[in-house]
Amino acid sequence: MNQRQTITDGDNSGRPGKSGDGAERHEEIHRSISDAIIEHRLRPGARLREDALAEVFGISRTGIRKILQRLALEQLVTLTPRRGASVTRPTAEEAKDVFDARQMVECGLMPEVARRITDDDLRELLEMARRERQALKSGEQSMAIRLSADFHARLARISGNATLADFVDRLCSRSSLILAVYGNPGHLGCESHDHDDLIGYLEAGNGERAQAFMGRHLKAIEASLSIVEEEAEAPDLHRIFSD
Amino acid sequence: MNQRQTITDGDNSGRPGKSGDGAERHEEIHRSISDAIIEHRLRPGARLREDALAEVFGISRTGIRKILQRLALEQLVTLTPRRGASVTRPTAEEAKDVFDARQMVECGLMPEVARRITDDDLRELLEMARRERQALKSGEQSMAIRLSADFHARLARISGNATLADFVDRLCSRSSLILAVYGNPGHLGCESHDHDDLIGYLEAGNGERAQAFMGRHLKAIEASLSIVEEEAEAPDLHRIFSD
DNA sequence: GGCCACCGACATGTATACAATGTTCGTGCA
DNA sequence: TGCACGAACATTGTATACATGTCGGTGGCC
Repeated sequence: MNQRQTITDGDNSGRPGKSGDGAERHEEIHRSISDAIIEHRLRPGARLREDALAEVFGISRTGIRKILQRLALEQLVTLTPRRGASVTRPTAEEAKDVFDARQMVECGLMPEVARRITDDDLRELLEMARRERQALKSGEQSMAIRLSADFHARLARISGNATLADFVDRLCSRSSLILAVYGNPGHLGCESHDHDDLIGYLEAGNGERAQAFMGRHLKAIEASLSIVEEEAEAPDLHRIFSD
Repeated sequence: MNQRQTITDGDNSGRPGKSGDGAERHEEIHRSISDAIIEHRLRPGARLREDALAEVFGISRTGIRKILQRLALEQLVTLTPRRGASVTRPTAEEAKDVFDARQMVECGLMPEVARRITDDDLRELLEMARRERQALKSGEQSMAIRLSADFHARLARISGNATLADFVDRLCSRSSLILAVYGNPGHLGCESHDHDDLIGYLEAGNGERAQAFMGRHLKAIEASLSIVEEEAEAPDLHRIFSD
């Protein structure tokens, strides 16, 4: 126990403040794993053993399980009974559903966003778009994907509707997973100037054009995917010998 | 109750294979609690003590905690650290967000639903609407609310988009909570024939009119709410002495 | 020589014990 | 008599121990 405490203290040495609070620590761990998945440092299919995670983060399996269940609810990890957790591998159908949902919600939100956006919002969005462009230019694809998801999520948040914004958060996270499976390496799908153009429409208060542009933007991303059902392990035989 | 559990286990002892699987039991308990909340047998604000639930359902607190966390993710219960779980009491703002979200998603789904709906779907929907009317007539408001939520959820499912259908599920559940807090007793908000009319438009394949009608339908429900911030315990003083 | 069955290791699922914390009620003092 | 402090209680948070199920290897049998 003392040893684990020592390890924990070592991990937390950077932030000694209120590290004693377990809730925030859990939040932090959730973010760590979530980010790793979104940034493709953990690829779809990767196994997530409870013991290993518990050791890495210096808490017991109990806490890890809680976090894993939450990630499962967010559909970032898949929990198979008695087999444990692994990073979700989205199916082609899920990919279509997610992008259709984004099309409906993100586009539908644009008019309200254009109405409510402030100068501060615009500044922040421009900064995010700049960093994304920079990451893209310097070949940091993981970072670029993450920043792109953040951009879309931040945009939805401006609408003032927390429920829809949370939904967009989740859709963006899942989109990152989809890109990991079906995306073409070295090609993000997002044109680098798209987000800047979008900001322009919003700055002009033109919700209609922002909405239409967002629609094209999302369609472009979706079109850049290579949706090929890479046959899984087991179903292969089933399908082959079905006749 | 525990004895009944023991008997159940005894029955299963002969076949130790998959019957011991607690996953389905958990699912069942989750549904039990979820239904109780949606049907207003558990009112917003009601405390949900882990011990009590564990005893009622004959499992240990571990399992109950898992279920409670899931319900919290679905925003049906609120988990306050060190204070435990209670049925969520939606704020007026949340109520608005939820209905705005429903407006966007459920209406947006109607054209696709009209395109894909089958005769079997229509039969099932008519049956649901009939049972709802009947419950309403016989004064079973809890049952009516539940059936209404089921109707909307089932409708969204026809679109074929599982992601959006899941989202609508959650929105409908939360709407039940909202009705519990802001609804007028004895008045459901839904006109009893609304759902039948909607089915008519869908049967005719008229997605546009179904969409418009759904919009009015949801607006009518929202308009029937009495959004009065019934001052809670603590916030009261805060707001009063904020200046 | 190949296939099946058994067995050990490992990982997860569940329960329980313990620790920490919030709440409430009682008592003492002003 | 009212308020403040404190202790007992109740409840949740965490860890660990144990049970159960799955996977991989090895040996025997056909």
